[in-house]
Amino acid sequence: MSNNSIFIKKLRSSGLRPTKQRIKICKLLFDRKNTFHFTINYLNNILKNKHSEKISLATVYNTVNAFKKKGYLKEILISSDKSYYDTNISKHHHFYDENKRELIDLDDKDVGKINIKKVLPGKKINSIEVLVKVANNN
Amino acid sequence: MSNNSIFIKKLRSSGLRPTKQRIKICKLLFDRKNTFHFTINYLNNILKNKHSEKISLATVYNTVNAFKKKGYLKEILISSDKSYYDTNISKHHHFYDENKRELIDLDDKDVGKINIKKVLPGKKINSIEVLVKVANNN
DNA sequence: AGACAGTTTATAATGATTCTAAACTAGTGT
DNA sequence: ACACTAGTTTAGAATCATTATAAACTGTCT
Repeated sequence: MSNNSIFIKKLRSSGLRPTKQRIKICKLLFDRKNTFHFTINYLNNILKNKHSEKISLATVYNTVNAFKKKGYLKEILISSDKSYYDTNISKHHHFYDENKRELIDLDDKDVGKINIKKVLPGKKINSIEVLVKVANNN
Repeated sequence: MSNNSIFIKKLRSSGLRPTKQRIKICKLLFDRKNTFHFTINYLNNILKNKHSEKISLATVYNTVNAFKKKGYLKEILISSDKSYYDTNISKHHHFYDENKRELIDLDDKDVGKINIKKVLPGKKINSIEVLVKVANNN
């Protein structure tokens, strides 16, 4: 309750109306200590099980897409059958646990400096993303 | 014609019957100097326009999935609306040109050694993939 | 309060991929 | 050469995730 006003400000400041649905999703996504990795389907299930008024699936998609466009969420592509989103929008990398099929953040500083030696004429580098796939070692 | 036998051997050696369709797709994918990046849709269009007997879309999917499973192709995940495949199965990385929406190979040696400093107990690293997004610099 | 644009919603539409089951074919043995 | 069998291809149906639609609703501004 108390932090709704933070989310209302956040939404307003980016031109999104602070609707009930968006505030609820904000609280779910951003009102936590650790970063949150989720799929649309997972997010939708959580929302369904918190049986206050339900939010329609279309709105979940709309909201996640809006938040992504505004830079509040990052999409992480790992396997062709799942699309993950990440509430950590800072420059960082990922472990992907192939057994648990889950993402783990990897700090930028935990990855040594990456030096790309090939130059593409007329092109600038926008981002460098590292994905480390891990599995049980037995 | 002359190199069909290579592909026939390759297919047989991995337990795949060398059918007309698979040989044709092999030639298209692997009978070239440079590595080839493609989407299913793109591959299907090329096959359609080479107006010898057509290969059904289901077979294109089946074949690409079989080749992927056998390790002849690597799937590269970049944008949620496109799935790319790569005939270069050696350890390497990628540039993604956000303007042309196309992949460019980046040699393993063109990326400085990557040193992951975080260790996940009980997990071993299976792969490290680097994706460098680039765009026109004007 | 009234007006209006932005938002939500259920449902329909789309598009990519997989499934199905019948027809076909490569490989093997005779 | 012939026939058998398991693997493969095929068109079309089915499925799944996502987006579009358009009517109802709501936040904001005056």
